[in-house]
Amino acid sequence: MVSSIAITNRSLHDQVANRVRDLIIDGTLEPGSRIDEAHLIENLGVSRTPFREALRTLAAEGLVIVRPSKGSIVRKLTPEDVFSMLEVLGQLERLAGELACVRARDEEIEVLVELHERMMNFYGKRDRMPYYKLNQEFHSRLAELSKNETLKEMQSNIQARLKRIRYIGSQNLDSWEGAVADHEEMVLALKGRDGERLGEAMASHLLKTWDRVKDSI
Amino acid sequence: MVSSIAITNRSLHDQVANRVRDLIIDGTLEPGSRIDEAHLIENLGVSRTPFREALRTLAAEGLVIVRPSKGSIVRKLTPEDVFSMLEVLGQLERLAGELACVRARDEEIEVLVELHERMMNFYGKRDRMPYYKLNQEFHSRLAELSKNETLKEMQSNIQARLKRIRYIGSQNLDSWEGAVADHEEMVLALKGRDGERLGEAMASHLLKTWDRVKDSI
DNA sequence: TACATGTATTTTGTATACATGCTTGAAGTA
DNA sequence: TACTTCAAGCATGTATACAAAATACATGTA
Repeated sequence: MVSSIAITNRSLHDQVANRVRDLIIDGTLEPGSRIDEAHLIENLGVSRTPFREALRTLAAEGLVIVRPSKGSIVRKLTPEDVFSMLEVLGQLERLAGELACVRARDEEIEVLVELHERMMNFYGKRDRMPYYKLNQEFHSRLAELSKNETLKEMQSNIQARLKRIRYIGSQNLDSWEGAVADHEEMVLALKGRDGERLGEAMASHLLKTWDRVKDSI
Repeated sequence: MVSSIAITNRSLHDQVANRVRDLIIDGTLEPGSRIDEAHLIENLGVSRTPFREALRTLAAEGLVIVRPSKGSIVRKLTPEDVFSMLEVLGQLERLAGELACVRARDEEIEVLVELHERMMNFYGKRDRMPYYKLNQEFHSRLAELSKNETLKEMQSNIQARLKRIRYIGSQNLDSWEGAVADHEEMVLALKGRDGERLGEAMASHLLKTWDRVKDSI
């Protein structure tokens, strides 16, 4: 079943956690629905112990909720949840932007700029999926440039929780255009190493994201 | 990163997780040391399954590190770790301060001011332990006043990771005096609902915290 | 018919047994 | 003496069995 020869060193829990995380993010496991332990176990070809340990991990990450003696459900985000996450994410990325401008090396910035250009290319072709993926990567990479591990970790956690909703929310063409404009501004600020401007751009980008996604919750 | 809803913590995993978390924070389980599964299990009177699930939770919270097939260790924070956490915490509490000034009700602010006065009372008596506890509570309460669940959750997570180090770092009398001054400033800003000023005070307070604790890592 | 109560079935929670992979230390060789 | 190799013991990882709880269902009564 699980025939990935790649990294056998990783424990089963981790593999299961990653697998289930993906299932949640891509929507196979619907928000609010109960997680059928027996069924998933069979599909994954593992026993209950590693599966349940994986569930605990995902619970700590905020992707699932375990109700004692009543099973686990995929966490369903309320509009309040999403808003609060974007508010925090905006503040985190503001910091990331500020720090990146101070701490990143020229080559690192160059890489990001290049990534941005590829994104724009896909935007030109209205090719949504690869754009979306590069977009995620852009934000992750920027967090990396802050050289702050904690920041990176928290950003990635919130991003994971929101991934699904943001994907759905990106279907609207008008809002896509707005997001692209935001990104142009970010890259300009980054090129000029203008931390304050970049931080401002990041925060405002995520605030606007609320408008773009709020109707699809 | 603990679930926000959590009504009845009566499942064994949760009890174990809470218990072990305390053991780590109060230093019974030393940073860097291996976690002796067999020994702890016996002490706690539980079997391996719930214990290991609890470990996974703590791992996701960043308090322990599980090395596949090599056991788990209590995470030992490097100076870089601590600095990055304080940097992020500062940014989070800056937001908390700004939001609290906008969203908190008068009575809520009043409660916090009163808590502050009790703190100052303990400072007057140089009674460190109760001061320390009220201090933790002050910051948690302020995060609550932001009315942002995600913010509260993230703040509490980082606070837990740093708890032990901050306690040790608070032993110096001079730095205590500095912290007290910071708090006076915060309360003034809060009373005047001056969000920007409060945010600034929070962030700078945590930046200074680095100076206060860096030598005790 | 509607409701309550008791029983059966399913699902979750915990313990334990088994498998696998590290670690350690002793023996042998250079 | 120092280094390598290999085996035994032990800690960790996984599977399964058992216990407890919750849900669903059916039967009986008002």
